[in-house]
Parts: sequence; structure tokens; C-alpha cells
Amino acid sequence: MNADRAAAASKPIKTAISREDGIDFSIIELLFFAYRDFTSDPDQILAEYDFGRAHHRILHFVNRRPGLTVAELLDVLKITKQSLARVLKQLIDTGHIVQVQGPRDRRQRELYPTAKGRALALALARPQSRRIHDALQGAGSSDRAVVERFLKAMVNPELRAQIDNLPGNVPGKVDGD
Amino acid sequence: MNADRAAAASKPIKTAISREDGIDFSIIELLFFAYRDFTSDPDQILAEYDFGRAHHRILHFVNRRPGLTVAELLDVLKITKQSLARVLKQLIDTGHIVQVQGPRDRRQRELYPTAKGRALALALARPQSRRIHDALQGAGSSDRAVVERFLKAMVNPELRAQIDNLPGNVPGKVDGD
DNA sequence: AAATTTATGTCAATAGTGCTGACATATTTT
DNA sequence: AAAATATGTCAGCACTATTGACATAAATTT
Repeated sequence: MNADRAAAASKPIKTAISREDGIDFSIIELLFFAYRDFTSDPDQILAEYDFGRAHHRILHFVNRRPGLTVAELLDVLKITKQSLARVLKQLIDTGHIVQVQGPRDRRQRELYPTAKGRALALALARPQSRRIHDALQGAGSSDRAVVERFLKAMVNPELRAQIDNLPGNVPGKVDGD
Repeated sequence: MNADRAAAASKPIKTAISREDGIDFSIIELLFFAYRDFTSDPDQILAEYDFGRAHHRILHFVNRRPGLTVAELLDVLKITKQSLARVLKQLIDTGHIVQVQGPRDRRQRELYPTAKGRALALALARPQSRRIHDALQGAGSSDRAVVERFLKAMVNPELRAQIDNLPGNVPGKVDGD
């Protein structure tokens, strides 16, 4: 059969993969489906502006931390300067974001949303927030805390500090308490 | 000031967006960070094979539902035939997946993993499963149920049936009970 | 003051993943 | 025989991300 040359002639496995190797497929799949639908809400709005997810993310963090510098934004998003440039330029050209020369260090460009940028950020967040709210319907406030703890624990430890630096995310505190 | 022509001269907003409009920013952001780090684990392994996330998803579902047809796979992934084609072809050429002519309908191609494809699917799922396991450390089994319920509720209702059709995901049942 | 580092911007090329539209083939259904 | 279905394939385009190279201005170091 010459199964040694190309692996092409390998036999089909007909049994489904399951929990055999202690792999947590349920949550792996749920995260995939949940995130896909979670991002589909704003995607529809963005399409009207000829924007993509990258625009959304930038707009979001500039609204969450007005005055952050380009370097800080790159650090939060974990993308390269070149990837950011094009998208940020569009947001500036369309008047959603403005740049202000840094007061201490004049090389820096502080990024601020405009009223237009603030409005779009809110419009994009609204359906996502509603989806989360609906998903937590009937769940107690302790359930909300469980979900928050879980998601935060999924983040790489080095990056958890970043999350705490965002407004309203006091480390120990849980919304609704 | 001519703020009417281009929105270019709009004033910077210096206050951070917060919970003002009842938007749930904490969980929105947590989902972003959690999902990013969650997918970064397999991405590193995939890079060694010159594969991407698309390969991972296909490999995953072919392993979870061996024998599924191309049409079924398209339905689960919610992508187009043309998008699938390139990536699926690579997985077949590299001997990770084999096609078998449908027994009832000979137009159909049933997709099965090979031993090689099964092994890769497991290798990719392992770090994700470990991350989930670690994130649930110290949480009770009821916490796990809370997380599963939340994630499932985040998925569009029409699609929840699909999830239940995957092995080991009995609708009412929760792992660990 | 000169040299170096830092923050940002920009140009060019490339990759991965998705899309639409069009068309071909084999097979099943009507 | 005709129509519908399942799949495959070609061509072109869009978006997001990458790397490498280079430019400018401002701050820091020597």
C-alpha cells in the first residue's frame, strides 16, 4: 500500500474523539461558538461604515482609556505598529479619533475619541452588552462573579494587570455587589 | 471652526466611557482577552505545520463528528464552500483527513480523520483544555455548570441544537455531575 | 554639543482567511 | 429527459495581520 511515502493512504478513523484523553471539548467548542456570535453583532454595524473588527477594538480601547498613547494601544492589542497604522488613520480621517501631542513628551500622540467616536463605540457595545445581559438572565449575581473569574483566569497571568487598569475593573470588586 | 465639513476638528473627549449607558464593559473586554489567549496556544503548534486557525477548526469538527459531509461542515463553520476548499485540500494532501464517498448518496464526501489527523487534533486541544482546567481550579462543579450555561446562552438560539449534536454534549447534562 | 535611544509614521511585500461570482461534473430526484 | 443537489475549482477582491526597512522629531545619555 506504500503508506510510508505520502500519508495519503491512511485509514479513516470512524470513532468520534471524546473525553478520552481528558480533553474538555464542551467548553472548547462553547467558547468558539459563543465568541463567534458575540462578535457578529457589532460586525453588522461596522459593515455600514466599511470598518472591520480592528476598528472596533481600537475605538473601544481609546474610549475606555482616553489619552492613551500609540505605544500603549499597541501593547493592549498586541499587534504591530504597521497593523495599527492603517486602521487608526482611517478612524482619524473619519473624525472618530483625534490625536493630541503629549504634554510631557511631545513625541507621544495621545489618542482621544470625539463625540462621533464615542457614539459609535457605544453603538457597537450595546448589542454585545445586551447579549451578555440576556445570557445572565435568571442567573444570580454570584453566577456573574463566577463567569468573570473564569474569563479572567483564562487570560495569560502577565496580562491580567492590564485588565485591572481599565476603568471600573477594580481587581477584587465584582459588578453588582 | 468649520466643524460641519469634515468631522476632523472635533474636540477630544477626556472622560473614560464606563457603565454609564448600562454597557457591560468588564465582560466584553474579558471575552476579548480570554479568547485571544485561548487561541494563542494552538496557534503556536499550527505554525510549525504552516497551518492556521481554519485548519484547526476543520480538524476539530472532523474529529468530533467523523463522517460528516462537506455540506454539514460548512453549516457548522458558517463559511463558504470556497473558503473551506483551500484549507480542506491542504489537510487532505498532508494526510490528516481522508474523504470517503457517501454510501447512500455517492455525490457526498464523508470526511474522516486519519491517525495523523487525530493526533494533531488532540495536540491542539490539549493546551486549551489545560487552560480551561486551570481556570476552573478551585471552582466547584457548580461553577463549571454556570460557565457552560453562560457560554451556551451567548450562542444564537438557532445554533444551540448544533452544539447538542456533538458527542458528549447531552443537552441537560453537565460534565462533572 | 554630539550621539543614541525612543515614539511615531510610512513604504513595500507577504500571508491567512474570508468573500462573491461563475462555471464544471457527477449523481439523484422529479 | 430535465431539474435539482453535492461537490470542486478558477479568478478576483477585501481585511487583518505580519516582517523589514527607513524617516522624522524629540528626549536622553555621554
